[in-house]
Amino acid sequence: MDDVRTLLKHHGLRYSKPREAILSYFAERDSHVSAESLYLALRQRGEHLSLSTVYLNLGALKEAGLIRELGGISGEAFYDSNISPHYHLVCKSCGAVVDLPLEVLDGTVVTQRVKEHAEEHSGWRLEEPKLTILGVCPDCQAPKA
Amino acid sequence: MDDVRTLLKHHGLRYSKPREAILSYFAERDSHVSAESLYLALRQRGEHLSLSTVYLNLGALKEAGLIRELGGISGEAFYDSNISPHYHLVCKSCGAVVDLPLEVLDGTVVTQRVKEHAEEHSGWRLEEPKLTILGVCPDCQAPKA
DNA sequence: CTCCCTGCAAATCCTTTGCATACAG
DNA sequence: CTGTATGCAAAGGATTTGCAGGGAG
Repeated sequence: MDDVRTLLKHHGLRYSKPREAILSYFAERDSHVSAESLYLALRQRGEHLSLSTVYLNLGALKEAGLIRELGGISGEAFYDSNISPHYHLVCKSCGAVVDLPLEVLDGTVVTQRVKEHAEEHSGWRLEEPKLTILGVCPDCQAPKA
Repeated sequence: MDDVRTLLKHHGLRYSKPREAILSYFAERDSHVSAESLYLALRQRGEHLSLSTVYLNLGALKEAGLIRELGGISGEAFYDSNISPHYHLVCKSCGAVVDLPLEVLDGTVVTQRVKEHAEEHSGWRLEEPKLTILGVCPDCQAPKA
């Protein structure tokens, strides 16, 4: 349990109970959560924290590079503890979010190449590209049974 | 000026003054606008319309395929009249949005390939991928003069 | 002891909605 | 005429902020 304290310290963050709760949530389920759903999940575990604390900490953990924000899904932001580059598919119907392994493209991280080319040619300094593709998941495609 | 009427009709939309104003705005400047900035720009031209009408019509024009929405920039949505596939760079500092020509990647529309691979392997049905990379534009990188 | 974090509630930002009126087809 | 678009204002959802108290270092 001291892991959390050192992890936080290494990233310039203080320890707090909400932070531990959030980090252990991510450690267990390597999932894509919204602030609201994370808040509800932690409350159900008996944790005492407020929604604003969840927002604050998701922001802090993101700044620290411990988690990543998935942009522009549908109003609400999702967070992912998987830091390594990968893409996401989001179902417009049920909201499901799944990872899209990089392997689908012959092991080439194409967005990385786009970024590098863009930096060379444009003079911009860029972050890691995020690729999220909207669509309909297999379940939602099926006619209602 | 009858262009607008026919254009709208061909896309199953009625004519209205706000619609004409919005379309001609896009026709002149091939730019990336938010609902708010479009609203202000049109008011300054003397157009009488409301912000909700702008939202409604941006939605309608998007549905009709006349404009495209750029997802996940920073809370507010941007719209682009350039329908052809291309990427965007967004400056975190000043909010500038610029096009990233596809040429930077040897003419290969990589996100398209990602989409196709994903559809084959995952069973999802996907929309066109949108790639927006956050960063800092050359102007904002310069030390204040 | 100092500063950062928390909780709560109020505030803010962007977008959508309800409803009566006006206009296109 | 019929139906859809408009304007206004009010509602809505997601996130941020202000402030006083509490805990970390």
